[in-house]
Amino acid sequence: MTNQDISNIFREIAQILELRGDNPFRIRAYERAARNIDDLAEKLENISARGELTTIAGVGSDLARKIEEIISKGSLKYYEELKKTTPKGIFLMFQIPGLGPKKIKLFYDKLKIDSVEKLEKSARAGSLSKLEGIKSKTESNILRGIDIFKKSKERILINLALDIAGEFVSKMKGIKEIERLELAGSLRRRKETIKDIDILAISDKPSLVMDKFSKLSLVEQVIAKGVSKASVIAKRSNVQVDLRVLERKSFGSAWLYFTGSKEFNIKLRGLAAKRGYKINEYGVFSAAEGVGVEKSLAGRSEEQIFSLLDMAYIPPELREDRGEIEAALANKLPKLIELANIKGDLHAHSDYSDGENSIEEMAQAAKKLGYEYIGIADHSQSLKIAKGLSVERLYKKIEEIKKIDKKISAIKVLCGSEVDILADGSLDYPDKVLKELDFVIAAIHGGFKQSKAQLTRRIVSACKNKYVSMIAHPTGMLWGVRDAYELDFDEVFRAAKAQNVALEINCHPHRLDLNDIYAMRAREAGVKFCLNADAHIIESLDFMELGLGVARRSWLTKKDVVNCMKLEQLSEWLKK
DNA sequence: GCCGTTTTCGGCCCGACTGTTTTCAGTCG
Repeated sequence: MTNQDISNIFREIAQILELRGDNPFRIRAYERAARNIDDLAEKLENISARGELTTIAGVGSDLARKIEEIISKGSLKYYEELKKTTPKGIFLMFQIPGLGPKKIKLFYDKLKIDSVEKLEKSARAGSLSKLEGIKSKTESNILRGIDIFKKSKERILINLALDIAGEFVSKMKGIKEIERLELAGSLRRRKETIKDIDILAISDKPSLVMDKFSKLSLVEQVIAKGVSKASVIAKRSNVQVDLRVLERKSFGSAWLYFTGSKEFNIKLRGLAAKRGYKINEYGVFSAAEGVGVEKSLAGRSEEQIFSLLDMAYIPPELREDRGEIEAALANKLPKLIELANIKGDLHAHSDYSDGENSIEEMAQAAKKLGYEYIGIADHSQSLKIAKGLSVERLYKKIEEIKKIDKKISAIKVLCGSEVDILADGSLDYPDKVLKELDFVIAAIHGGFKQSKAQLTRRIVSACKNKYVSMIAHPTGMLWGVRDAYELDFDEVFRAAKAQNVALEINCHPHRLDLNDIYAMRAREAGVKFCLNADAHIIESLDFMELGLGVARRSWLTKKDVVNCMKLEQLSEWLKK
């Protein structure tokens, strides 16, 4: 039973309870617990073994008992009973936009519809509109929703979302009625994957802006369009784009609200309520005043609202209700790492192995980014598919880098290698070869199917090699290709800290590994990090910014990250 | 079902848009 298996059970329970019209707060409790379980870096089994399940936010004595039952018996009686009342196909119907529990229940009760396919058939046949409260408009909306459901592939990667958002923003810059334009939502919080793109605009002519937005050439389909809010589906990737138009005086409160996360908003609003304030997207109001006489106390900027609530400004990347609100109240937020703190990149490939550009081209590109150093780390000999370097070619590369380093001023070119950790835990080059390199990155590129204990042992033994400076993409997760392999993270973090080995935050959008969940935990364990773009082509050096988002979401400061050190200190650190 | 500077019961964020209505329910974020 993985954590996801358990959170999915809670999600399905929530959906069944919705169908039954159960207490909405009870439903939300299941959803909240499911979400928080997804955010855990540790297996529920381990937390359960220590008897600490109720320390998880949203898990009380009842849900703790249910988790224990799932772990010990492999199933949950309460869930099995509930499931009997609900056909399997119903759960997929929840994913159709515009369709919720009430209509699903109506269609099931009256027409025995228990799958997306049956729903589509009935809508086409016009049999839904024979029901009370349903007319042909709803019927065509359901067909449209099914269409979107079929086309949408869940979440998209952040770099694609940023790209699409950039296209919208640049087109919208041409709308002269817009005074200011900002991104909000999970994109602004820099989540690794994005479900929809939220854009905020200031304008005194909202309807006009709405018209122009919904008619952009980038738009495939308009889902909803009102005076202040519109939702469209973009042609690219069928991703949903929401626009809100606001007055200047409400911009801060709206930006705060639409940036989220949902959990953060709920917590913040609850906190405000206790202090006699009511927060909505239009401002902060005194809760005591009656309707119609409310006067906004803050709302122009986010800073103004945080300050009214006596808390430090919380950077968007932290807004996940993971303790940032409490830290902001105590004025104990970390000073998060910034792009300007990054002094170099230590994981770039060249055409010696599977990169597209020469060492010199990579170095020149890094220099343009203002880096003090660039580490060229090509693959090692075993990784034949990526043209891994034989010992001879590696020696040749070391000599070439020395020449290039002399030739190019204002940037230090370091020679490293991304060395495979072989199936038995040994490294792909002998120590006498590793010794010749400026730095060594150890990485697992095969043998993913080994047991958790074996994989952990491989990484731990790599950490113990005195030439290894860091572990690349520690969990091996590759978007759409493979899940993270199982590791005993406590043991890995202990070894990394003890041997002074940094864990990489690989900034490639398909990896973003470690992710924020694990990096937060590693940081608590005292581990150091290195942010690397893993660029195989000069343009990809820019991926650094994506990993920076992960680092900020993980509460990292520049002190936690080795490539924030200046060259001199870094060289010292690499010598270990 | 959770949770505690309105505490162990009684709250739980809050508003926009749509469709089917003529004041509101459902859905979404």
